[in-house]
Amino acid sequence: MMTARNQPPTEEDVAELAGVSQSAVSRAFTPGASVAAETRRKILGAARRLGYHPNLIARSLSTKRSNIVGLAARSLENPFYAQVVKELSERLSASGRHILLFAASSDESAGPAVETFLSYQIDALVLTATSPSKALVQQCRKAGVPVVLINRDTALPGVSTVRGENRRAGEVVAAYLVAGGHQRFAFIGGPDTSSVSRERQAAFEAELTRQGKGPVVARLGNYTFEGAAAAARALLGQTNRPDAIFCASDYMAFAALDVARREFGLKLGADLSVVGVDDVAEAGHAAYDLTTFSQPPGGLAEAAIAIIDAHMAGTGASAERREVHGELIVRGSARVPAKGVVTVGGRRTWTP
Amino acid sequence: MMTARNQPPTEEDVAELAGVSQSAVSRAFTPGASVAAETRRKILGAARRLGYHPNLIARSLSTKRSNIVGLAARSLENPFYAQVVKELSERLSASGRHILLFAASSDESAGPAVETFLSYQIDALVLTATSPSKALVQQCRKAGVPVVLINRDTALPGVSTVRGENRRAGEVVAAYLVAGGHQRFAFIGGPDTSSVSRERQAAFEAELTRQGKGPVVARLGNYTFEGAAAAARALLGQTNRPDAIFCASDYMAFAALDVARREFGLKLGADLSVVGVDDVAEAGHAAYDLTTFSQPPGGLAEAAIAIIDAHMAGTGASAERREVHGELIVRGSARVPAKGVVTVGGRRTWTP
DNA sequence: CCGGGGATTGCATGCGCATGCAAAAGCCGC
DNA sequence: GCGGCTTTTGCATGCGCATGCAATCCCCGG
Repeated sequence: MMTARNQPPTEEDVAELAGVSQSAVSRAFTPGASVAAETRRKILGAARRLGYHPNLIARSLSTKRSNIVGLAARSLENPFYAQVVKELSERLSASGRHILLFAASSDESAGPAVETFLSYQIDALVLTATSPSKALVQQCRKAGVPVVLINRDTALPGVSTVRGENRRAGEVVAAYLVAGGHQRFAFIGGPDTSSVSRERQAAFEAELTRQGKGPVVARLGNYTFEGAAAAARALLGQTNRPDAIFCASDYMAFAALDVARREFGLKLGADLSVVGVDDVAEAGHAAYDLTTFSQPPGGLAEAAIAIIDAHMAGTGASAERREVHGELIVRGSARVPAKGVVTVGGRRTWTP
Repeated sequence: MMTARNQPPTEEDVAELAGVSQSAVSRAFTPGASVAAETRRKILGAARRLGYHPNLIARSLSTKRSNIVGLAARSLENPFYAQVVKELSERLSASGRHILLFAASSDESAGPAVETFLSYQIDALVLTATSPSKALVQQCRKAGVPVVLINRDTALPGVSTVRGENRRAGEVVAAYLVAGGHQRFAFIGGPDTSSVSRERQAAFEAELTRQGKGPVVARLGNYTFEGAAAAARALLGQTNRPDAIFCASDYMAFAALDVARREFGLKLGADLSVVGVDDVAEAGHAAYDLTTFSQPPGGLAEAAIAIIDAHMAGTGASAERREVHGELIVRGSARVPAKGVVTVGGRRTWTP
């Protein structure tokens, strides 16, 4: 009645079939171990015949290394982070590692739920769009698990970060908008707990001030679509509305574009300019055609993995801070300055 | 010099501090085990003081159940699947399970890379937008691991599937477009390996035929943005272009909208109607305002988990096929029929 | 043909936890 | 206050694999 389900074969089974010891089998599957070529061949043959695959759980228990990276991913509905997850996954699986995923809901800080990750003996912990709790960081330190934040910052010690060029983003966008002849500036940011957003805003305002422009009217969009839409609604509804809005993410910029066009009938690039940050795929689609400061997800993923690898190799400081290069991608959502635009391989970019 | 990193505490450590045996500690952490309330209190206290957390790897080795669900997710760049992943993650972590993620690249069938999943003793395997290889399915069967496909179908035995109402989607959309007075119909589908796409197409054509309409010009968009854009370009470029396009996914519909508006200057809902399937969040955004047949990601996730749970409980057949209810969401990308539109709680829907 | 040294191999043990079984402890009614 | 029972506890063992150490084996030069 029951489906006869034999347990999967173990090294012992393989050993018996191959006429060797269990440890020999183990060595045959351990790169660099001492096994005669002939023996190994026999063992692999037996393994194939039995359909044997090493039990990674058991291996992890022995080696205390799981080849698993914990990933606490918030904001998966934002295509930028979906892309980051994808890039991380592809790169990690290329080096034989896997991702234990926790798609955090909208809570601000990754708390208890993520702590169970540590119970899985993860080799590293990556957080996107979230900050870890202090307790979590301490536990990771104690367990020797490196923590890497992507696109967030923290004052907690021992935590590495990977970010885009936030300061430069703010400066370049400011310069771009000034060069485009704008006069009234606004900013739609993340929550004020996001230092990344604050950094972009500060640099944006500083550059405007330096050029004798300003002030900047700022609103919080909390990195959500609805939040940004509400912010845009408020900004555009006021008398003497802004003619340029810098959004701390493409995702929020999309919301702003929607509101500007549908609710206010504005023509982008003429009546109003909107600039984002990230350069997600959608930014290049005709529906948005968004001018934005890029922040390549592949680069972020690569940097995060580099930090992890350095840590595991024993090299590297306890915490690193990396920045990934970006640039201003010129499209149609913001008025284009008379000069400075360069086209290279189909990409239009701009530098001050 | 080296950071003094003590190994994390084990049950043995806790046992010593609490003055009990290791097995008592184990029981204290096992729901339903036989432990005196007083003893348990002592143990939990000691555990807290040591910062003890059960080692789930070791537990898995013993119990042969890892509480890990393998997830091979393709098309993460499509917001629909990003959402499915998120929904799965939230529901699974609510029941103390986690996701081992593999973000497949663009390969059609989930092959060897996913096989290493089995080495982690996963309790179940979920695939989105991919079909498993025959070998993979066989291995899963042997290991007693249930396989669930989301939004795909397969002829392989022992594989469960969760899908939207594909047939009804095709029929309702056809009826809707006919009711809207359209004359020349087109379809942009996934790859022909996708039976889901074929099902939608078949039902779409059947209903049109039934109503004396047709034929349908079909093109493959392969579920990619670029592919769908090319398909739309070809369809709209021909003489006597279609006045209604049914796309097998919202993501492809977005591409079609982009092309129609930017390259052909068409006005959606007037010159041309486009209808998608999925009802992703972006479909409701002003930039697209897409009429679409819904396929709720939360419902898909829930159904998938229900199948897994049934399997693990020993109940349920070896393979189930579930369908998740959807409906036609009326928005602006397609001409609206004179009658049949109902507004409930801000949602406009239509039924024949 | 013998000894030495490096390459292989097997043995024994441990990783941290779960669990069947037996011993110990607490409980009841009479 | 005692026998019989139910709980509670500890003991011993196993999950599948890695690895230090010792035993073998093989290959050469002398």
